[in-house]
Amino acid sequence: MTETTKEQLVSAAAQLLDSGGQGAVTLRAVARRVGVSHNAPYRHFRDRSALLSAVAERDLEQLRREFESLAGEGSGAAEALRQSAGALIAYAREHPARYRLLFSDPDLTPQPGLGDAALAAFEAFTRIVSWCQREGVLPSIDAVSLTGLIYAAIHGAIDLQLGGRASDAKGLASIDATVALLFDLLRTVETPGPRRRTQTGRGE
Amino acid sequence: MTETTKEQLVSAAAQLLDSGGQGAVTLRAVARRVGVSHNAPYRHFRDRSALLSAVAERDLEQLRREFESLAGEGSGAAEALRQSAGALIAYAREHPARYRLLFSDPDLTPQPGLGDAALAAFEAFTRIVSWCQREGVLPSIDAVSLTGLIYAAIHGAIDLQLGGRASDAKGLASIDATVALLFDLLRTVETPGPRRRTQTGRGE
DNA sequence: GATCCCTTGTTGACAGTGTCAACCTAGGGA
DNA sequence: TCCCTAGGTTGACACTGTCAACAAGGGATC
Repeated sequence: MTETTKEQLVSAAAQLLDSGGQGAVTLRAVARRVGVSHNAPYRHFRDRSALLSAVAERDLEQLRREFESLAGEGSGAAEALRQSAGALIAYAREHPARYRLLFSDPDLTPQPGLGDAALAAFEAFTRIVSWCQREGVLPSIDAVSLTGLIYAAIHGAIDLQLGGRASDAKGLASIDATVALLFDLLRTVETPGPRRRTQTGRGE
Repeated sequence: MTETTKEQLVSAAAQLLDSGGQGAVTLRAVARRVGVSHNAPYRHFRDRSALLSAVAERDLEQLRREFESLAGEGSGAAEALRQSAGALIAYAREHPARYRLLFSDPDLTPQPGLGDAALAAFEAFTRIVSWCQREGVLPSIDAVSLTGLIYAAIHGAIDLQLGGRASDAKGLASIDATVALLFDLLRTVETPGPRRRTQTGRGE
């Protein structure tokens, strides 16, 4: 299977991200790894940022596929949600630098395709959340808002951990613990609908 | 008041972060702005990463002070929590590049002082959460875990917004909306202990 | 077949960067 | 007086992103 040069460049960039992080991805190193001249990448990408965006776009597409395959599975909504979170976390653990690229890279020139890919992945995730709501696993509030909250919490837990400030010292709980706590709490939330018995706590 | 050169360098770096983002902070540009030679910063910081860490440390210290002053205020636990989140969000909005530096910078060599500062800020925030728990505003589960979740959600919401993927297109809700939703949900969680209904109506 | 042009690649250059090494210079003990 | 140290300087080096100019090759068109 002959990989086109453009694909080779993207793959090489991804490998460099994995092995040395953001800083290791220099256009010249990528070119060297593929075996072309230091300026060949410019035939395929406008600049360094565009190359990195291509990596991000590819990975976002992959994530979206994972989410969608989970959404179509038979093991139930709650399990799909749990596994989606697990997939995201696993990806972040295996490819921290690439994960950062997807969601939190500051100096990546905004590319149209990248935004679309991010949106598509988010929507696939939203569909799983909606499914959970229909099954009564999650409170029936606005699905996009709820997805935003869940996604933010998962991403935040991942990002703080990857950042490594107060590295797993007693400061921050593990990603899994945080996400598990989130799901636990969401399950016991009083939903406005008739589905769940709500208990108006009278206090003090 | 005569600022020492070291302080001037940190301030200059912070200004450059604000005006041009991570990429704009070059050691030489910082030196130029202060009016010293391109190698003067090396007399005060081991390398570029150390200079950036100094900025982060300074800002973390400032945040910690804010949290602690809020914790000692008389307007109540719920209000302190709300204002803490607000302070964090405001800081992130005003100084996005610096915010990133604090929590999510990948290629910042781990500095001992930086981790300590991050931990201290986190602990100050934890104290506010504990206060909320004592007042019945937050569910009485393990304070550190709960703080981790709240902090992760806030940070995630901020980070996703700053990242600008799927920029405020319908994809992601606003930071404030996400945080408000989080607090709303947490307030209605079935807690084992006694509870109080607090109506902190957030404006628009 | 000859011509043209577009794609993909090349080499060469340039300014700018982080960082190292060597040198300078005041000022304060000994 | 001497010397050490902290702070600052100049000069160099390898490396980077990016621009410009040039070369091969293969379709499409005549």
